[in-house]
Amino acid sequence: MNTLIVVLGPTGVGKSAVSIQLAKHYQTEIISADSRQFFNELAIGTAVPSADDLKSVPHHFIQTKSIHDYYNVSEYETEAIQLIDQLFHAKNPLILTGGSMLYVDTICKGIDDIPTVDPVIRDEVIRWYNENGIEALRQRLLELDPEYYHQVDLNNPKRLLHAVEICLMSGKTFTSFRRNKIKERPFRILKIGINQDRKILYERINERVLKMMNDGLLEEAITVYPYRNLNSLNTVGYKELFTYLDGDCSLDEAVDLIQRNTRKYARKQLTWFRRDQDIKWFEPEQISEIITYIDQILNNND
RNA sequence: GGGGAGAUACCAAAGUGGCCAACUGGGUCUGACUGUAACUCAGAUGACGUACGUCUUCGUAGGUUCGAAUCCUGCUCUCCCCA
Repeated sequence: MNTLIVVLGPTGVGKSAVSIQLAKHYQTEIISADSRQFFNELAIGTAVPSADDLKSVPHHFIQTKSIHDYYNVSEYETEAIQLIDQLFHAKNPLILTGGSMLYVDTICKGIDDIPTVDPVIRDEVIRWYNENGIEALRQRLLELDPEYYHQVDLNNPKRLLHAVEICLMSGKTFTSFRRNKIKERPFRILKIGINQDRKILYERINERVLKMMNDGLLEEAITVYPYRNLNSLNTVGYKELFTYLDGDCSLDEAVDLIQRNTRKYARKQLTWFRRDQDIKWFEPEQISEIITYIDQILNNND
């Protein structure tokens, strides 16, 4: 049976290093599930693997998009599943690595088929919301999709906006698209979680941010600064530097903020992964243990 | 040496007799999250308890008062100005 080894964990823990070692060991390829490493213009700040690493092991979905492209989880699901099926003809197991929780889940469980929102409708709804406020948005959702109204977090404008957009666009309720059905994949999924002591993780994160600065993160941020309003640039490491470039804080403060926000992100990732009982957790150095564990499962049945 | 200001919870910072276990922000912790998700949103944060609650806090030692973070006195420390 074909097996997809999913390597996940908080940012900065060393997932890439583990994945690359695993890929070399199993002579296979890596599929990225990182919603920011897609973007060609964001290499330093998203900790894309080094040129050597990229050369030594084939990677997919790394720097394949532009920050100007519209891209979402659903498109990713389609493309990645297609690629995985194709790669399985020649390689097995395959490795999926990434910290973007929703993207990882999408590969493992699938995501409902919801129409892509027409940008015109999106702009309209956002403008309407900016003019009328959140309470009006809630009321609008209540009219359009009372069922979802009672489920959503009514304080969360993003969720409200999206539901309203879908309703307006499709003429159906948002709920009607929410099947919430787990898609069965034609391959086995083996989740390997990488984590370590919180204190050490934080230290690693702090150091990694300083290293990014040394590697030219500021210069990278400057090149994309003109497009700062793009969603793809609402990204830790860039938005803080934009504040600095605006003259609203010092460089030191910006770096400090990047470190903090990266730690926050790591925490959110852990929160998300915590509820997934299928994950088998390891420390980043336990490569041999991980391989033993994987082999055990690979050899166990078919 | 003289004069002035101040010491509040992890940090910053309100509070200036009872409504104060103490506003608020940050940090930290926890959680939600099916469509640009490194997004967006929520809760907790002195201790013990699910909870009504009980106990210990506002530099420190005393005092005034029915009652003090808030008033008085001594002490310690910090900062500023003049020498």
